[in-house]
Amino acid sequence: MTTRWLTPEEQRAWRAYIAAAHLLEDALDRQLQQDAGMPHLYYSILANLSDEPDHRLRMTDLAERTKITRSRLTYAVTRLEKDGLIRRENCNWDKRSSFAALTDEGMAVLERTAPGHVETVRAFLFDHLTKEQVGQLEEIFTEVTRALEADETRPSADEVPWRRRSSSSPCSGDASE
Amino acid sequence: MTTRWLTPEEQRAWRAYIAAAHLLEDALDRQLQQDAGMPHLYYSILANLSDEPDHRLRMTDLAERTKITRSRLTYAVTRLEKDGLIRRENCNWDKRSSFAALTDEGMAVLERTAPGHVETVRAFLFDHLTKEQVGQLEEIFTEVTRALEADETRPSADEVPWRRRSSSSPCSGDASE
DNA sequence: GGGGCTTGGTTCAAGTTTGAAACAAACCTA
DNA sequence: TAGGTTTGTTTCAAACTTGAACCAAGCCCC
Repeated sequence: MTTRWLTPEEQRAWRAYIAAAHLLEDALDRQLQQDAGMPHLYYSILANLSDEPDHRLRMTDLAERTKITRSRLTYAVTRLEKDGLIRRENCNWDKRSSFAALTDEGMAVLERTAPGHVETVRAFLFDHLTKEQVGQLEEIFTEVTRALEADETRPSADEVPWRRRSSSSPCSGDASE
Repeated sequence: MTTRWLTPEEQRAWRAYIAAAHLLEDALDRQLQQDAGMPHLYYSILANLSDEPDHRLRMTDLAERTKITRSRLTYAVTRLEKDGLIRRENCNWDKRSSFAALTDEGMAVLERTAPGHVETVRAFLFDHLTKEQVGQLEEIFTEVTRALEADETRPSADEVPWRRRSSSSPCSGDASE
């Protein structure tokens, strides 16, 4: 089967995406490192916790939310715990599990730094997009996410079904991830 | 000045983008690590070199193309050199500069692995997009790239103007970055 | 109710990235 | 043309990521 190379249009799109993705992630990391003393991923972890009604999540679920490996998360949580922004808690009904819970200090950091983060996201992304483009962005990447999650070769920690959320909480959605 | 939080639409778009970006980069890394023994970034470096008429580029220019820091590139090139896929060459007219040049072996690796890479990009991205969406993708991220490159806080290695390319070469564009 | 599979989480070593500092060569400019 | 600045690249230590291996605790099922 001969390769279906990218068309010129696809190539342009791909290169533009790759370039922007690198630059954007760098810009976010730089800004958050400055203002919050942590890279974007770590901020996202806090933001995801703040989204929960009780500000806590099992490690596996948190990994699922943030789309990172359990191993990576372990390391990150350890660091954030050292910084006093997160606390680990045991799970009653499953002795294997442990929770990561946002501390008050963690919440405070989030509240203090969320505005700057959102401002950056705006400055580099949304301020340059029309309403339609925002819609396109969502459609495109929601679909891509679906495709990627369906990928069987992906090392996944099968989502836990026994609890569905609805939630929303201070900073949280506001914190923008 | 009060924070302009993201609208619900923007939030959805942002989350979709973040999720897809993580998953996509992971998928590409995994596939290339498998088939080429290197992460996506390293493949991109080779691909960018193969795009040049003479298969070589000054370090700074290569860093500019790939949107990474000089420091990161130094490390990557050192590794690829160890693997025999790249060779460092001196610059005649500027003793400070050094070139990274694709070796025959590097070119061979690229040619061998490009089809699988393109296939992956297709499977997870383009196969799910309409022609219009491909266009939107390019527009959106071209604009975002422009915004990010205009950012003055960015630690940039000012692009060198004294040579403009036109080029295209085997694998190259085909290699898809 | 005891083996065997699965799941949740961590650990370890090797690899990669970061940002600041160091160096050297080129480029002013007085 | 000497001295100061800029530019091209590397180096270093600390931080982070990776993937495989590991350990426990639950689950299954005969």
